Formats: sequence, C-alpha cells, structure tokens
Amino acid sequence: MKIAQLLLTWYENSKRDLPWRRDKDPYKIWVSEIMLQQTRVEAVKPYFDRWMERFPDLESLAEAEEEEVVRHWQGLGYYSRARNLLQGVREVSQSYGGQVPQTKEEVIGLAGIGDYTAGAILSIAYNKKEPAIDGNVLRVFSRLFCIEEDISSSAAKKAIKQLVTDEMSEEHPGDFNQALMDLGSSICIPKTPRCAVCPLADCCCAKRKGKEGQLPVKKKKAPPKAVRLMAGVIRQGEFFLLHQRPNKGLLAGMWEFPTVEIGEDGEAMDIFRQGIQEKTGQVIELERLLLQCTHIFSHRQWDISFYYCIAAPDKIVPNDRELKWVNRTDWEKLSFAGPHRKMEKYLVEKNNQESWQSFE
DNA sequence: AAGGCGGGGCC
DNA sequence: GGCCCAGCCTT
Repeated sequence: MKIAQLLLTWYENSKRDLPWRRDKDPYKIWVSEIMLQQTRVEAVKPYFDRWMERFPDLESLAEAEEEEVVRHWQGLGYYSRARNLLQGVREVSQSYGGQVPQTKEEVIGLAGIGDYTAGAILSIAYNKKEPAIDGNVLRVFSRLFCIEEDISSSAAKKAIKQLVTDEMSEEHPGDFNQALMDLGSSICIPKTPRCAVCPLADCCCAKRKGKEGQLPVKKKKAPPKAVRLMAGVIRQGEFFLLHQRPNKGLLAGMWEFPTVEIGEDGEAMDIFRQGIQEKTGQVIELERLLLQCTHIFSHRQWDISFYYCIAAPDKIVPNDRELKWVNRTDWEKLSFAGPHRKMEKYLVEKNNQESWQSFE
C-alpha cells in the first residue's frame, strides 16, 4: 500500500487534539508554526493560548506594540521570531488587506517565513499541495528510503523534498504533512524508533536493513564557549537601572541588568566597576552577591554573578534610549531572558516578601 | 555552506 | 551531560 494512505489512516485514529488544530484560521496556523520552530509542542501550548487570548486575530496583533508582543514571547526563546512575526503580520495587514496570501512566493516573502513554514501554512490552512519538511520529516524519510547523507546537507534535503512531493496525498496535503510530523515526534523518534507500532514499518528501508538506529546521519555541534560575566542589580530608592541589549545578536532587544565581561584573573571587581561606569556613566558601590548561575545557550555558556549595588545619589544619570531607571511596575512590561529572567523573578519574590530596604 | 540564535525535556 | 526539537536569517 502507498505511504500516504497508510499515514492518513493512522493519523485519523491517533492525531492529537492541539489548540491550533481547532480550526483552519491561517493566522492561528501561522502563529503556531512560528512558535513551533525548534520548539516542542508541550512548551508551545501555554504560550499559544495566552497569545490568542491577547491577540485573537491578525489585526489585533498588527496594531500591538512590539514591547507587549515580545513580552508575550518571553521565555520561549529565539526572540527574533516574535519581531519577525509582528512584521509579517503588519505586511499582510497593509499589503494584502489582512488576508494571508495563498501562493508560495507571496507567503515565503513575509518576514520570518521560510520554506518549511510556507508549506505548512499553505497545506494546513488552504489545503495546497506543498511539502512541509522539518526535522521530523527529514528523519522519517532518511529512514524510509535509507538516505545515508548528512540530512543537514542541501543535497539530502533536495532528495528528500523530491521524495516527499512524490508521496504526498493529492486530496489531503495538510493532513499528510501533519501526520508525518506526528509520526516523527511519537513513533519515528530520534534514538530508538518504535517500529513495532509504526504504520510504515513494512515500507521502511532502514527497518528492513536493521539500521533504523543508525539513521539519520547528522554531524554534531561544537561545544559552547564559556564567558565570565558580572551583572549589577543597581538600585536607587525604588528604581533599578536596566539596559536594553542591541537589536542584533544574542537575546536581541531584551532587557538586562547592566553586565560586564570579566577576565579569568582576580581583578573582576575593579573591571566590573569600571565597565559599569563606561557603559552607564554610573558610579556604583558593590554591596553583596545576590545570585550566581551558569546559563547554557546553544553556542555559548554564561557564568554570571549578580551583585547588588547602590548608585551614588548625587551622580544619577538620566534615562536614554537603551538605559532606564524603572520601578517594579515599569519593568513588568519589559522582557528579560536567560539568567536575567531568573534574577528578575528573584527580585519580584523578594519584593513580595519584604520591602527593598531589606537589601541594605 | 556555515554559523548564530533559546530554552526545555528526555535518556 | 549530550541530544534534539513543527527553522530562519545573515554572511
């Protein structure tokens, strides 16, 4: 029997009830697909629900402030996704009359939408026959057809795209694509695939050859590089000094406690004090260590120490574009990420228990 | 073609 | 502690 038929029959009985599968609203499909990029279903669910409560339709998102949009993304990672989504939605609002376009060229031209996401939106929302090839599909097909090449290579991707297109259902491309992903996440899993319950076991090359555990071939990543940092929780009265990170690079545009990279030697305190003065113009007095943690990103590791500091009252520097003195009410609108989010939570708990005075 | 970009769950 | 995830963008 053909792959598509087996897959659709299996999917009919075992598809999951997910928040974004309740209807075919292109906007909801779009949001879910962006959130699901490199992110597991279970992690996305609560974010998706909160998002739809606040931004129920395309126009409500298009009209929103970027600050609030990013705040709803806080903790989900890859924050440029949120900015690109907002930009893309505004493009649709202005150039397409608020209707998500229906051609591959138009959809892929929107910010944050690449080959995979375009295929997913068009097939799921509009039932267009477009492949949607993600990590799951690459894995499933590398096993089904014994693709021995590194699946991150363009040659392997091209070959698999052709195979998927050949096998795709004519009548139900959306269900076909989703079924493939469901299969990849629940049965044809990375380490030890559950071939005993796989509907495609009889047409699987890897299973036949007993090499389902060796495929797919994928080259491994380099270990993250470690960096030592010190951050200042700088207070003056009920106000704390926060800094907004640049719009490109790691944690782009997110707010943080002013941070200085320190060396390996014992001069850390002096380097920190001087670095803070250069970055913020602020003279500080170090009081004590509040929190120390290691935070691992994909390609970087932060060993960061948060120090409680008092700003000299006669040398307070006013706000500018990327530097702000904020009280607790103000900073609850801002977005933190990584270890700075942990620090923020620590402060909020502290503030709930006692007043700021207890820091002194 | 390669590297940057988060965070969390699972083994 | 390593691996991997409903990838995209820039260089």
